[in-house]
Amino acid sequence: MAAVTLSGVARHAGVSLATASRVLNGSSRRPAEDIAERVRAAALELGYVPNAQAQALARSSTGLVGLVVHDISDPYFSSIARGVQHAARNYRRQVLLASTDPSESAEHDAVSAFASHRTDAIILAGSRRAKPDPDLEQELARYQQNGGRVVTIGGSPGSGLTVPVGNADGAAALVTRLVSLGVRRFAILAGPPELNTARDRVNGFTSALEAAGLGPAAVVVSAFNREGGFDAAQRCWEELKGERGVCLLAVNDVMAIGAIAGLRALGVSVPADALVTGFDDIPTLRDYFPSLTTVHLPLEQLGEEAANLALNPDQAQPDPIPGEVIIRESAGA
Amino acid sequence: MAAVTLSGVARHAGVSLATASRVLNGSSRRPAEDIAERVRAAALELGYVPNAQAQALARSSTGLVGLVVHDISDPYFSSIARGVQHAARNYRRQVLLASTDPSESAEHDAVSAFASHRTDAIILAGSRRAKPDPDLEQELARYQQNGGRVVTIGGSPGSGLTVPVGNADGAAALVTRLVSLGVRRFAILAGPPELNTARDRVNGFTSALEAAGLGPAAVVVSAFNREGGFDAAQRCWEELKGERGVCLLAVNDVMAIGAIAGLRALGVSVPADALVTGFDDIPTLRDYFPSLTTVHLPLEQLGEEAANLALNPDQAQPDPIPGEVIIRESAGA
DNA sequence: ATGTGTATGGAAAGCGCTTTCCAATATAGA
DNA sequence: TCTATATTGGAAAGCGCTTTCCATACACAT
Repeated sequence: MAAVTLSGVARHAGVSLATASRVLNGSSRRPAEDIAERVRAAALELGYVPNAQAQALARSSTGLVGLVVHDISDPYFSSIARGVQHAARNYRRQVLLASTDPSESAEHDAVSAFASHRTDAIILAGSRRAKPDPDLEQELARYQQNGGRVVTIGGSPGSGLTVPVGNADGAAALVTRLVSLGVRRFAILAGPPELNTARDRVNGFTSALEAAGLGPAAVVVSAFNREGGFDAAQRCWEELKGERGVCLLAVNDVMAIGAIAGLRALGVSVPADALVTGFDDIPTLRDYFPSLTTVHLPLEQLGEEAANLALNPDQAQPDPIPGEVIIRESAGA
Repeated sequence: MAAVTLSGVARHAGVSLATASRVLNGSSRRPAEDIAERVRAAALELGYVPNAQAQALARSSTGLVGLVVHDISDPYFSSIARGVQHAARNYRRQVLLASTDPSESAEHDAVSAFASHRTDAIILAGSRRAKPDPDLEQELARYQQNGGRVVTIGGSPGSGLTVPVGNADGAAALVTRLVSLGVRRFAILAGPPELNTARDRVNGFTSALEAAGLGPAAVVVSAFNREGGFDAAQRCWEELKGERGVCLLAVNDVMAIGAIAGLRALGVSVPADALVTGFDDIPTLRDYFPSLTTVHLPLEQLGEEAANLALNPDQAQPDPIPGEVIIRESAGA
């Protein structure tokens, strides 16, 4: 990676290194216009590309923001990533991406790497856990102590910088709405209870059910992805012994899709024999059939808000982002 | 970002900077075990995190790989990104992500930023164009001259490092297969002709149609996304004046989904009144109804191969990755 | 005891930039 | 005309690390 350096440009323009730096890389001091012009011409002619590493070292700020997701191919995360990316561009920051799978050690590795690369901030999208890995916590604490900003998505408003998401409220609102539409029997397809997002949604479901004087007909725990939903729905159906008209509340859209597929594989059709709901309102699934009853979350906006929070110290922590219940064919419509 | 430095560790361990470096950050020389142990203990105690920027500067290699996609929330790209990310982890590299929208200037900005950050390689996923922006080309040329590696996905085998994709062959095979299943009338929902991927697929369609002695009933050009498909299908239907049984060949799955939605909005149902096919076989759409006839591409593998090519100089350029025709309900089944 | 060869730790140069400090020059005020 | 004050360009220090080169120590053969 031998390239044209600033001192090369300076020499070619017949000025000092300091002057060249001031002209090309934004400083409070502006050299005289004729000199500046000469430097710019030299830079252009030689094809100078500033070395961000060297700048980072000298300025002690890298212009990097790290984003940790479980699975970038999951549309939930990729939508958030899009928002982060979009906002980062406004701040002229680059996004360092880590797709960790839900493994805590990979998450830890990602955070270490980001710390090592001295990213100005780290955004953790949905990775927070009920009982976090102490190593990870320590790493994050050290990172913050050194001036790094850590932003989570969907944390509780008390726990550090976070973009709070109305997971519990949205889940509760969904159940309430379905009850008002006449649905009486519910089962919950829960994700891993240690994932805050999954747990908050389940809590929302159960509290609204209680409020309505109903209990869940079944609660099935499974993985937070399509296969998890597939599997959970089949186990649930078995547990329900073929009872008709039950509404399966999945904790996210991808699981709901899996659930519908799982039921279909059993010859059970939605919404005729069973109802299914999701959560997130993922854009790619908008045209799914039967159209999915779900709770809409502005995922891209979540990412943008997280990036704002991460990159702008003056940004106030936003109010919880509410989910919006959307009734479609898969349940209640 | 003031943090513990290597010299701090060295001082604390009572050794020189050189020794500490040799112990902690992999060198050909291994200091004596007792000394090494002392250094490691000091590093652990102080919570030393190596500064990747400084290392990059000294080693002139950053351990970064840049990935340029049009839209990270598009499942095509996010699947590729997952593969890249996965392979990068094996090489202990970090992924710098740019989601550019199909704007050439944003692409150019991304490449500049990557060049500035001295990424060891840049992977361009599907962004190559028929008539590339000369600025971009120049930027890439300079980047390569400085030792950077550039890998494209879906380029022709001749054009630099690329993971060739059998776009034309796959498209042709799809048509041939449909013809053999009795389909006789085809229309093409083409993407922007300047995008190589879109154009290659269209070429594959038309050449197979010609070989079968058929011409397309219509060719409609539109955007490479869901809205483009929606729009194109409606225009196409109009052009076809409601002719039944025509197969609409979309250049990717997302457009196909949009097309089906567009037809449905017109009261046209698939596959009863019209057939629709896609391309890519995006995992999230696996459970779509009607299930999508498409050409399967191992997207994640594409990303992995690209990363291998980018990060391993000994890696030979792979043979073109073939697409596999998959007939499902939306056409021909 | 002497010479040769081989480990091993440390000093210091340098990677490419920013920024402080200094000296020189230009500008204004009296 | 002379001093006080901005303004401007340049020298040099330093950001945190790697790596070359050197000096020392030690093993062994003679």
